[in-house]
Amino acid sequence: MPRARLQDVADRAGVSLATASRVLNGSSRQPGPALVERVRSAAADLGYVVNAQAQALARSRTGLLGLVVHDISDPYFSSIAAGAQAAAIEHGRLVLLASTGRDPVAERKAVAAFAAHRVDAVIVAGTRWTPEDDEALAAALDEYAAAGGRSVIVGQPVGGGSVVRPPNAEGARALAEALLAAGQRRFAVLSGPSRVATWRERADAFARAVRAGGGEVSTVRIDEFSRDGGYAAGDDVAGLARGAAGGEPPCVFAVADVMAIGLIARLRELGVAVPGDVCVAGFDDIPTLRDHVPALSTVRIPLEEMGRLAVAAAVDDQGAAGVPAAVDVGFDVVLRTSTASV
Amino acid sequence: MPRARLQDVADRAGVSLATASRVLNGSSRQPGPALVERVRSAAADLGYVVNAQAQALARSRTGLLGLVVHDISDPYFSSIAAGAQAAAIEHGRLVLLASTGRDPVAERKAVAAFAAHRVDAVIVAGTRWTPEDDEALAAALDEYAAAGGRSVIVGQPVGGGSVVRPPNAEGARALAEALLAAGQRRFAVLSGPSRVATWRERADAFARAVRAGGGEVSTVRIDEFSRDGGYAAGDDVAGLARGAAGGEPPCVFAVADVMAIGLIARLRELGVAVPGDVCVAGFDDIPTLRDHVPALSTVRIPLEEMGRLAVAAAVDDQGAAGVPAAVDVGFDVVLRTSTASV
DNA sequence: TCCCACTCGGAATGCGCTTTCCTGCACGGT
DNA sequence: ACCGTGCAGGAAAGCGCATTCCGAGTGGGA
Repeated sequence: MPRARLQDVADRAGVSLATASRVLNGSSRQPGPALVERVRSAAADLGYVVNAQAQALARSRTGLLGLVVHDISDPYFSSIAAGAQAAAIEHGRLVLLASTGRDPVAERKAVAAFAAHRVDAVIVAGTRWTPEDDEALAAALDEYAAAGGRSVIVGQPVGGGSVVRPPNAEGARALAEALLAAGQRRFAVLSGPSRVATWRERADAFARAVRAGGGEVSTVRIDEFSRDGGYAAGDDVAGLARGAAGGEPPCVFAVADVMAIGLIARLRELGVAVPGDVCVAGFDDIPTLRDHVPALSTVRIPLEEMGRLAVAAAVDDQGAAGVPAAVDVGFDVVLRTSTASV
Repeated sequence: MPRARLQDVADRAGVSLATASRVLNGSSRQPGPALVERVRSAAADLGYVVNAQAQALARSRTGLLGLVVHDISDPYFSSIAAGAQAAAIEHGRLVLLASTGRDPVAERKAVAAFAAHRVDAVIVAGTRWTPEDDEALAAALDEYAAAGGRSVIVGQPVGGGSVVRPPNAEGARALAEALLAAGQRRFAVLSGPSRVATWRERADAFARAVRAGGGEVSTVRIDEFSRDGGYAAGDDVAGLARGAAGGEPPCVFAVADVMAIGLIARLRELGVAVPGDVCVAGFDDIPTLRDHVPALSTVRIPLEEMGRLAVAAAVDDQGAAGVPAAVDVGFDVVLRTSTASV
């Protein structure tokens, strides 16, 4: 059974194509009640399903939103995606998903594919790894924007689109202050050669705040900013703990929860107690943390909300005029077991 | 700057629309090398980006896959989504995501929206809660299929589409046998009034295998099949443990990892040791488990792979003929700390 | 030399829908 | 009675592309 077309509906209702269209697709001009009813029932009889592709072509608006994330199976991104998806539905949009596996090339390809599908806006979550990648992505986005598309970044601004900015510096500073207030003095930051702005911001703001508060802070080298990178840093951190044996346990700040989790896993293997021998704090408060042991101190940022805000910025008619929006979100410092004094 | 159309490219290259189309869009008929080059460079000069909507309309194939999941922020589903997404890219498709929050109405709406967008296939992951919902969804899918669409279910078959079936009964049986082999005798299954076939299958197969192996099995009522449902069951399980104090600790089987995690969280609050006072096993081996304490015994099923298989079935040209595919996936029983004897 | 079989490029049609423009009509005012 | 208003419905022109059909040109065989 071939699908019924709008023309079929119009024929069956004995009206013109134009009238049928007006009835079925939220036109500002509604025909008389009698016709409306005829068209409606004809459509129902035929099981008519509008063809969004044809609509998109005629209207030159697709109602599609493109969402590109590093890894959809990462709780950080899947939370953002959940919020974005929910908000999209509320706005009558559908979301096209691209999970790029942190591959800059895949990322650009995804943007290109979205552009081909004429998404109304593309939302990019997560930051790039090198300035080159940043630029390449920015170029892709700007080209897309030049052709009438819109872009929203969740994270570090890239290109000329709107941005939903997580409170990296503010959150890290507040976390440091809270830990200082809790009596911690000796800190270490998991850091490394990364040029990723998000992580640099968090690490720097944390270190500054610690020093300003009279604490001391060292650095533990980390090569890969991920769960496994945190795991690999476990041995160095264990060394740190041994160095401080007997005294106040040092407090390690991992710039993302996943790294903190990896770190703790390794520490457990090494027999280093958290928070007994070393305290650990993270950032993000990913949902996974809920049942993690020990409960991890962190900075909660509203991941779902960020997804929603990104969609709001993407569909916002105001912003269409040009001025891209920049929205900041709030945060909460949550101190849990992992930084408790024992 | 308005977007360049194929016509513009053709004009600039001094060829016809047809030729430009043949050059740029993998037609079986390729024009001569000279023209190809002219068209290519004209397209590059103009920054031409094909309009997938128009292509879809002309070809009556969109290259879109619709994926509907209960909750994209749930690691079970986000893993499947990751696999599906990756496979879709490999097949040159894009995936439209719908996260329904387990709302049957939202689920049907999502299928309808996908149908409107003429996705080549819709993939539904996760099972319904009541037969009515099942039927409603089946109706939506069948209607969609009647109009030429294809559907793939990951989980319990619903409607006439293909299905990727997790090894519910097989896995649960194997888990039971492994636990029996490890010396466990007294079991309890977290179960309840759910009509969800997936969970019934797992619970029943587990109980059967236990009895067949000479063990005994009781039931712990659970109202909500989720992390919080597992949490709520904690008190009853704790009672079970107290009843067995001194003897062999009972072994509780939760039909999904998330329930096991919730259960363990509550047990910890109650001071019931796992695995000391009670053993716990789950099902699925969601990625989250990697750093969970205690390490949870479970049945590993290849979540990403299931997503990939679903996409494969969706784009498979063979199946187009009619016979829907049914593919079974493998599993592994992994015994970890949570069921260790202490 | 003539014809046939092929190849190659272009014109034109159609995919399904929105929207502008136009026509016909009823109504109210003068 | 006449004309201007306003509105309802329909015809038709696209939206951007794939693809079928056609005509023209090319080469080879007889």
